[in-house]
Amino acid sequence: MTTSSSRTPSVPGLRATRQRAAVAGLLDELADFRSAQEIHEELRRRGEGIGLTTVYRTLQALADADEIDVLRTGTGEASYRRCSEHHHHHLVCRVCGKTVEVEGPAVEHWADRVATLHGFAEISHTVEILGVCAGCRATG
Amino acid sequence: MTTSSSRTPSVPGLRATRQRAAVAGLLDELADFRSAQEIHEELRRRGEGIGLTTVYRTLQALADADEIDVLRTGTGEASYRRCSEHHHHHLVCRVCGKTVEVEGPAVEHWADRVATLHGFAEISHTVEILGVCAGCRATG
DNA sequence: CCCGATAATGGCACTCGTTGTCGATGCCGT
DNA sequence: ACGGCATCGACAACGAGTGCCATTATCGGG
Repeated sequence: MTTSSSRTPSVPGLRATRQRAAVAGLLDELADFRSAQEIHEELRRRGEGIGLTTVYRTLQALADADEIDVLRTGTGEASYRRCSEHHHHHLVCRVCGKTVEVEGPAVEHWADRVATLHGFAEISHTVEILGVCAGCRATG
Repeated sequence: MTTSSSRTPSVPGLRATRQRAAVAGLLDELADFRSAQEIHEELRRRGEGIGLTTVYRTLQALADADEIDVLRTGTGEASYRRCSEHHHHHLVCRVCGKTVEVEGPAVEHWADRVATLHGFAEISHTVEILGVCAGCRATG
């Protein structure tokens, strides 16, 4: 286990390319959310020859394959992060952007129950909590 | 009477203009989220002479004054809605787009509790449940 | 009631994130 | 090794949203 390269080869219909490995590898390293442009910039900085378009497409492919999480920042840009095994949601500070991961069986069950009640199946859901963190409240 | 054109007059430093009243009025009518462009389009359709820029600015002003809610759609566009007393979420069919409004004190409390636990204040949250409705499951 | 200061309007150009295009390139099964 | 075809990537296009600024409308004062 050691390194990494790891979690991408499983996707069928996708070819293993240097670029795809680079993006996946970087996401393995970085635990938090990064925008497509930041990822592109970082890869170039490291000497990986990769185009911005490819980064966008790779991220989309990874997101479609449920390998990464996507969320939208306040300005509408997309941010990506390696999906962790256990499903969780985010608590984000609307001032400094600090993000805390939170879990909640309660919500999961609630979502399931509500959806089933209305005859819906194949449920997935999005939950995001926005607030102002202690630090920013003290400062601001 | 009744319809009261408005909940906007109270804001100081802002002039009462026909355009501002039109946007506020339309938001009063529509209970659900609409994009700035949709709002602009609808107003033009009704013969209100109003510019897109003005719609954007008016919506921003209303949001700043906490008169309306803002959220980002999956594509990153902003959607606006009149702040309603009773807060609810959406259950959306990912096949036909059918939407059901759902309420859930459970989630509200959970979000509040989790946020407070992490020292966050001025909480707001977004919850969206996606699934396939009974009709689409039968058909597809 | 009219006038002037000034906030608001709105057309247009522009930014910027993201997506489409399409010829070149590299992966992979045979 | 070969060839088909997915992928790559430079560039152009697209679309939401914003800045600019001359014009217009609102509102307070005379």
